[in-house]
Parts: sequence; structure tokens; C-alpha cells
Amino acid sequence: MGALNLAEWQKLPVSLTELCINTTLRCGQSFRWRKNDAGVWSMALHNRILCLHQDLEHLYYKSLKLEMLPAPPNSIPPSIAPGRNANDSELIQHYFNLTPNLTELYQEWSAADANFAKKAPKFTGVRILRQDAWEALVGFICSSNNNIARIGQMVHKLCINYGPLLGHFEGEPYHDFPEPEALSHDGVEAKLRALGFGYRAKYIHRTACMVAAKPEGWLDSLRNPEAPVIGVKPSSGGEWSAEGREGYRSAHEQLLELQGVGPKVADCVCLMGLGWGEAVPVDTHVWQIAQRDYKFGKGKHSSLTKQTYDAIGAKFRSLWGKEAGWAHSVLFTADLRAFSERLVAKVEKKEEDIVVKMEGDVEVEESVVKVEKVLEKCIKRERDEEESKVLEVEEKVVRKTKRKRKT
DNA sequence: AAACTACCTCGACA
DNA sequence: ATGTCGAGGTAGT
Repeated sequence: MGALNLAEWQKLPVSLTELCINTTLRCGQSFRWRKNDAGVWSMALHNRILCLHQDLEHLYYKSLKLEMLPAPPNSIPPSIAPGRNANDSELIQHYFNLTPNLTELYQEWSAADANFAKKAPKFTGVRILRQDAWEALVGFICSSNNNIARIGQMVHKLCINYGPLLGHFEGEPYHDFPEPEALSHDGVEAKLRALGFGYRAKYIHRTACMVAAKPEGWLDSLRNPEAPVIGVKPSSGGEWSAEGREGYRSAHEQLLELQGVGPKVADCVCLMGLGWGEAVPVDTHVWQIAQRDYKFGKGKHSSLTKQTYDAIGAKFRSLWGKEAGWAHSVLFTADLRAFSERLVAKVEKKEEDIVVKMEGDVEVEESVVKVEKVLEKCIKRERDEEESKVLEVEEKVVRKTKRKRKT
């Protein structure tokens, strides 16, 4: 751990069950956050470089003083009302969507759904961010047929090549996310292809052209009025129904007109960029969850057609209610490969103990390595199965360890 | 409507 | 060492 002088930071009292940035910032909602060895998260956001750190009781934050040139490069900070400059505290409350009581919501979802109650306890503090809608749109266009690591690389390349430079932190340049106009010029598609975007290059360029051609503020006009940009008073989001509110359905429909935007991407933008909590993006993970835990995958809904897609969303909305997309995100996170180690955390602890005890014994170290490989396979094979089965695997692996140690 | 197929790239795995 | 596979889908038949 590096020397973190947290006394210099601002802080907000937040429990890990209300917000866990370590999970929330890695679960594939946002693709731009970086974490250093000292446990500091950082990202360029709204004309500043924001740094975060979290412990058991507080979320610490500070934004870097930028030795910036007179004119801010990007005169239109996204998600903030024109002419208004949010302070760090406002920005964090807004970005992390801190108003809803997540602990209470988890309780409600658990009471309504035994499967949620079973899966959620190891994945508390997963909160839906309020990201800039345009950034979310482009990020999720990149997500098609892709993995989270590469999406992050692609978004990073977009910022480096087209986004305004805000400053440096720990020797690294920090760029804001590029505006639609910056991605709408001729030659962008070719360059993005050269940068490794593949077929998504065309989608990004064409969508940027379409959005740039719309009236200023068009994307934010699709927001849930209950979750407006900073500086605008919230108003009613409309009447609730299992199909979703009218405003949500309208936003979804309009997003579908953009290139590279299908139902899943549109729902991601609705949920994470436009504040519509009932949006339920159904991707391959969620489709698998729906089949495994919610009886989809048979008869009428044997494949993921548009009709099945809508039925899954309606099912989850009727089960979890107005913030169904939030609950869905918890289960999605629980299924992510990147978090599968959490299901066997105890084993890893034991491994560490063994290594420490037997330090200096070459033979044993080798056997430990072998066991780790076995563990990996177990994790991969078992990650979709019940926790009880994972526990069985734990015991087997531990016994194997002991045997190998003796030989 | 539903079912197929092509689509870029990259790291993991055999 | 080289081939195959699949990753948070979408657009076009």
C-alpha cells in the first residue's frame, strides 16, 4: 500500500453495503476508471480528474488541481445543466446515484425473490451509476460480441485520440470523453478500424453523425425526469407499469434508430445513462440466468427472440419493481467471471496459509502451483452452479493439497 | 416474427 | 507453435 494521506481528502460517510466502488466500478457499467496500487480510483470526469478511495465507513474524494490552460477544452460538460459548475460533492452524489437506499432495496428484492436473496449477500453495494448518456451509448456500442477488458481498451483509445486532454496524474494523461461532433468527421471510421475497433468503427461513426445532427441536448431529453442532470429539479417519471413507464419505452424506441444499437444496448443506455431504473438489458449472461433460475428457455421462450427478450424484462419488472434494472445488475455481477473468485475466497485464504507455512520448501511450492491450476478449473466449471457445490469443491481441493504436501 | 449468418479483434486454451 | 473458440450483439437476409 502506498502512503495515502487521506487527511487531505474530502469524505462522505458511506457504508460498503450502500456503495462498494470496488465492485461497482469493475462490473462492466463504466469502462474508464483506473485503480492504482494504493487503491486509488481515478477518472477524467466533467473537466476534472476525480480521485476516489473507499474504506469501511467513508468514500474519500478529491479532484486534481489542473494546471489548465485558460479555456477549458470542452466547454459543454455533459450531464450538467448549461452554465452550471458542479462541485465535487454534488458530482459524486450524482454520478454514484447515492439517493436511493440500497440496503432497503436489497431487502425488498430479497423478500420478493428467493433467488435474489440467495445470490445477493456476497455482492452488496452494487449501485447503478448515472453516467453521461453519450458515453454510455458509445461504450455499449463497443460491447457487442466483445469482452469487458477490450471494451475498456477501446473506450480508452477513443478518449486518447478524440477526447480533450485535461491533465496528468501519476504520469498518465487523462482525457475527457469525446463529444459526438469529434467522432462525426470523415475518416473517423477508417482510423477506428486501424485502432482495432473492427466492425464497430462504422457504428460509432454513424451514430456520432446522427446524434451530432440532432438538436443540442437531444439525448438528455430522453432522461427520466426523476433523474435529471445536475442543477435541474426532478419531476415525475410518469405512471409505472410492468412494461415500463412511457418515457422509458419512448427513449428505448428512439435509441433503436441509431446504428449499432439494438434492444440490449438501448436498455444499457436507458438504465445507466438516462436514469430509467426499470430498463433490464438482456445479454447472454442474463439470458443464462433467466434460463437457469427463472424457468425461461423452454417452449414459447426456448430462444432469445425479441419476444423472449421483452418477456424477461417484464418478468423481472413484475418481480423486482421499479428498480428492476438495479436488481438485475446485482445478479449479473454475481455471474461475472471476474468475480467468480469471490465464491471460493476461503480457499484462496487457505492457499496463502500453506505457502507461508512451507516457505523455503521447493517441492511443496510446486505442488501448490498445481493445486492452483486445479482450483482454476473448478472455478470455471462450478461458477454457474450452486454455492453448496462450490463448497464441496473447496473441501476436495483442500484435501488434495494435504495429500500432495505429504508426497 | 423467427431463424440464420457475417462481422473485427484478441487472449485463452488445446 | 498454430488453430480454434468465444466474448455483456446488431444488421441484413
